[in-house]
Amino acid sequence: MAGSCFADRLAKHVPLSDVEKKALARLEENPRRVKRGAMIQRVNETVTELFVLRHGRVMSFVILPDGSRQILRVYFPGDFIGSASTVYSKAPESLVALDDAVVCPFDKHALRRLLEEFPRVAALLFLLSNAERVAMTDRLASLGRTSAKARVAAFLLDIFNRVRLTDDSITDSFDLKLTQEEIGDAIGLTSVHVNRMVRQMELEGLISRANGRISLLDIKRLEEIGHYTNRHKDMDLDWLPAA
Amino acid sequence: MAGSCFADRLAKHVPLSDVEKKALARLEENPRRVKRGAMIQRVNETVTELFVLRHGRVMSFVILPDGSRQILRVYFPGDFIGSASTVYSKAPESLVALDDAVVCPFDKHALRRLLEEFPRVAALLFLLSNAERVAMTDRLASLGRTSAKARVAAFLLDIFNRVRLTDDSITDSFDLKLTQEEIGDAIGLTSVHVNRMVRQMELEGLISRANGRISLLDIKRLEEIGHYTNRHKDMDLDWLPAA
DNA sequence: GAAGGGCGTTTTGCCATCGTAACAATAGAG
DNA sequence: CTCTATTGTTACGATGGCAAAACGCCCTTC
Repeated sequence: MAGSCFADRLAKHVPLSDVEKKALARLEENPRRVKRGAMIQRVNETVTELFVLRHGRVMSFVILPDGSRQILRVYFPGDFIGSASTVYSKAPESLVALDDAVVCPFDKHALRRLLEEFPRVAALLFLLSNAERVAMTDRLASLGRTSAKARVAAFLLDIFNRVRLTDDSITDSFDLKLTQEEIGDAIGLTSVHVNRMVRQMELEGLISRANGRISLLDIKRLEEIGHYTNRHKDMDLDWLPAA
Repeated sequence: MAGSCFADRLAKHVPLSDVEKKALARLEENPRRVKRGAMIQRVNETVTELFVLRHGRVMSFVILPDGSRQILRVYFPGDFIGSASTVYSKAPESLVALDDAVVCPFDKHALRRLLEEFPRVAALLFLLSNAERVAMTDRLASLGRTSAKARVAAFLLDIFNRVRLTDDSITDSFDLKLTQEEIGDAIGLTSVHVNRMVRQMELEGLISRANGRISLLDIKRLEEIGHYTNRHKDMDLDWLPAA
């Protein structure tokens, strides 16, 4: 059996037993390729599946009645996607691949049985769900209470730090894989204004761009501007009992 | 033993066995009174406790470096508060009582042991955490992509529906227990602009106010204006196995 | 019952931020 | 080497922020 991307990712935070790793690997038994731009899930569609993202990137979003789009979250390999389907049978959000990606779908009842069999895995998923919630509140504060420039800075830092969690080879420059319009839809701005901010930050020497990749030149100042603190460093998974 | 507020609330959604009810009641063994305005938790404080809210209301918020406040969530009796402490040892947000309230604190390790003993409870909490996450994404879309008036409408509807979940006697008018400044801090507006919107909505016959209470006169139109859909109706907890 | 204080609400004028529309420039894909 | 997607640019206007003050209301105190 191929290793579990999900377990590998978790193992960076918390020790897992072989039995648990094997259990988690079950969730990735049926990988499915999706092309860049393809929809993985549509809002309001009846859903009984969740996903583990194995390769590539995926984003979730909603479209409001007036046609405007809010991008909710960008997902990276090892992320657990679509857990809303444990609560709502109709998808509250859409999922689209930003990349040629590989997702591993599994039935939500398979997940339930897994949780029953491995209480520690249940606790782990509960914990990850709480971490996602905190990430959402950070973005809420950013949208509700900071300027356009601060939001762009915080967003870039967020993606940067999450890219690095899944790709150790990244040091300075990285590929955002989002257009400026998509950035705007994520942080509540128009593409025009995102462009203004990005160019301004480039002039100020905060970032630089070359052939689609972006470099954060002054992370400390970007963190100040964006009122951003990297929570990944503060994660403390002692709560889980030893493996 | 006194009944469990948490279990009572959950029982509205999903059948619970007596054993499970008793287990959940354990989390409410040590009720603590807090006065209106008192802090229950401060941001960055080391925390090892979670809470079940038994009476009154509590809100969570953060203060940004420039002094502005973002209110993250208003909690109602039966709500499970502070689950971030399963992931982060330092509180990512502050908690304050909006009311004279009663919270039941319990150690996060007590929760872990409970989850190990009762996998179905673990699944239930996982599920509730996912529901919270969806609620946050709804607010994210509201802040990122809708006008001031829409945000006020959506916020009022959200509080209204959640009040009714915990208080069956509420039909038309309810007590918001928030100042206009607090509403503004919740939805990313100033108190001045909240006031403009509230008065406008009153003139239009959408809402009415009398001695601190508020009535939603035209819920259908408010839902349209706020792009709001009540997700509580759509919850589908079949995912949990039978009790 | 009058006086004072504190809190929340209401109101105003002015102005910054950000959105809209429309178009030009550039770059990537086939 | 064209075609399309993305980025860059501008002028103008709307939305919502800011500062400051007045108002109303409840509560206390005399």
